[in-house]
Amino acid sequence: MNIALRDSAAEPGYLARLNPGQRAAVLHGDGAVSRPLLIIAGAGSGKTNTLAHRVAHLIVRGADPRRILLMTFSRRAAAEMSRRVERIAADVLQERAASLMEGLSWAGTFHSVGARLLRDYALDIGLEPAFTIHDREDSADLMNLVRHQLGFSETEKRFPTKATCLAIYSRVVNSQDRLEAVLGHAFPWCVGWSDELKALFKAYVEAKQAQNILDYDDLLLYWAQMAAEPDIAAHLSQRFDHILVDEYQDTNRLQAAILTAIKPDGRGLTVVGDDAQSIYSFRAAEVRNILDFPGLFAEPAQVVTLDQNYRSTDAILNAANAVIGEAEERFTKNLWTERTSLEKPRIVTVADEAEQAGYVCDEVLKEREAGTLLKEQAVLFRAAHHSGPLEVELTRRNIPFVKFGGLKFLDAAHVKDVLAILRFAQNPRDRIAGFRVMQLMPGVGPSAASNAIDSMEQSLDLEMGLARFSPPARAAADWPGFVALFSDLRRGPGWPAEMERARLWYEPHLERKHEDATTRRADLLQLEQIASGYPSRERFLTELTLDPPSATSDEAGPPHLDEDYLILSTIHSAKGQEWTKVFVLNAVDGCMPIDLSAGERKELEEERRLLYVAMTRAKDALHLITPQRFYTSGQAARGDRHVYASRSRFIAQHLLTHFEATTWTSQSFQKDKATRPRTSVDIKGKMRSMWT
DNA sequence: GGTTAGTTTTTTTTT
DNA sequence: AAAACTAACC
Repeated sequence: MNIALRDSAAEPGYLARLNPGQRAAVLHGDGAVSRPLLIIAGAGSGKTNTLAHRVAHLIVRGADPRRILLMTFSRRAAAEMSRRVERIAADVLQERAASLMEGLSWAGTFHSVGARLLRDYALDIGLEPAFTIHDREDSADLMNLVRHQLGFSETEKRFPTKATCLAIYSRVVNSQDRLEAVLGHAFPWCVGWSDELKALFKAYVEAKQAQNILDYDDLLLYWAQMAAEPDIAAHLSQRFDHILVDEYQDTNRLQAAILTAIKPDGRGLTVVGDDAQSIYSFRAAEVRNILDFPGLFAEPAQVVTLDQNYRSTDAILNAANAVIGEAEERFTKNLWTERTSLEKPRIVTVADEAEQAGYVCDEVLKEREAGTLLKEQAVLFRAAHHSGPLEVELTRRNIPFVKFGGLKFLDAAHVKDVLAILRFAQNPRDRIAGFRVMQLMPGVGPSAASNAIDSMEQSLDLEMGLARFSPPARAAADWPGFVALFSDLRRGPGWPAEMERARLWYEPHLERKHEDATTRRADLLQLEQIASGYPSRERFLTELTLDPPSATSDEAGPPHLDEDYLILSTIHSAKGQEWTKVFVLNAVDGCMPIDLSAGERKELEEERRLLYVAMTRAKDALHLITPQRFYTSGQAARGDRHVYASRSRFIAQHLLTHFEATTWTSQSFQKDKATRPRTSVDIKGKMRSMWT
């Protein structure tokens, strides 16, 4: 395939649209495999655009798209990247662009690329290619099972919960650190359990292997181990001429190890990132990865810095720079922009969260009237549940919204149930799936389910083993139907008919278990819709755990996507996005920083960067909202236990010059205030005087 | 013995 | 609001 345009005298037109830094990044190596490149790209500096141009330019200069590996942080980012590369390539290559872009098939997250490569090399590394992938909750369930088996649930002092155990395990794997070190620095309250944890993790790993299961971390771990074998590393290395990695500040040591194993000399490697936006250290992300990158290779990396911001007005940027300027350690320069504006970001003080919701609704509608689509506005928050009161108010006022982050579609119990049925059929050795499915039937609890699985494993024929098992009396009526379901799915009526088969079996259980069966059934139909988009059960299950639908909404999904809706998002999920107007909820201490992180200095710094990321999403307008009163959770709906909050410590007094401080009260709140009695009565005095 | 129903405690962010 | 634990029930 020779499509090189080296001979054309004129420089390609698309280069003219780039600034000098961006051009340097795109032209580095000019299409050839050359020394490593590090692009330090500040928020809004045209990072995606630059990376997309670089990929397109590589292809224009003759690189084979099938031999380019493009790893981004999320599937959304990967899709966006492919879209832009395509557009730029179309500019230059015209009708050849379409067929070329077909070839750019190695684009995705580290985890999804890892899964694909592992299936490919499975037989070379003693792995069965049909492994299933556990998401976090499945992994936690398995961890729990092992935890019970080892008797750790009956210790005198309380043993860490399944979620904590998994978090510790994951952190050890991803940071490539010793268990003791991880405990000491991230989980100090578990230090005393290190021996038990070691035993637990050993058993957990054995359980995974026995069941042919990989968890998220294994996708990286097995990949790294595989790449440590010289033969496979060499094969991988020559398979990809160019490897480009986005959001490099959020990669961990394990991911860095994979990259250096595949490309020991760094040639053909491009990484992009911004240390000021590092917000994933809880996932063992290692800022040092990006800072140390230049000196990692014999031939040092070329470093290109992009610091012109094309997104925000100078007023917003000044405020954001001021916030990040307070950071203890900083490596990137301040951003600058040519966009001027007199409108400073606002800090809005409101009475409580209900008032905050009222303010956002009012402002969003006002802005909509002024011509800004709802889609061009976003509400960001630290934790998924912070948007609760707002969601209620939006629904009440009929303002459509889509929420990113937090509880996902796939986390809903009924969706997990149906997926477990399919997973069990896919991989009968997956005990967690079988365990869950069997317990759907009344009368079957943990032990009956576990016995049934044992019976199945001891039998040569899986279906026979299942059929022969005699369940508890209460479940006897349901059992034959379950066996029939299993053998039907094993035989495979085809995809997506299997999905429907599973749903029909599940429906009576859905009705029995959930009050709101109607809305949940709608979710299952939507799942079936999604399922029909995949060629096979295996692909569906794999890709769904790796790239789950990222949004939940009050409207039913895809059919409405062309309509206008407001964006609600956790700050983490907002990474890489931008909107005309941005609201940040709960810009108060306790939420930002979240009170759990207020202790450790390192964590506190990450919370600061989080606020910085939130602020730099805004193009024209930015409102930080500070409710003064919070009703504490864990009480009756109408309870009035509350705490008073103050402005986030990251916006100290001397930074206020960059903001415009306002207060807001709703009409009804004002009215309530106005009609309150002016006189104050000395009730206490009266009480005392009763006895004198 | 095993299952379920009721009670108490705990709570970030994501692949 | 969900998960862990406890007590009652078959």
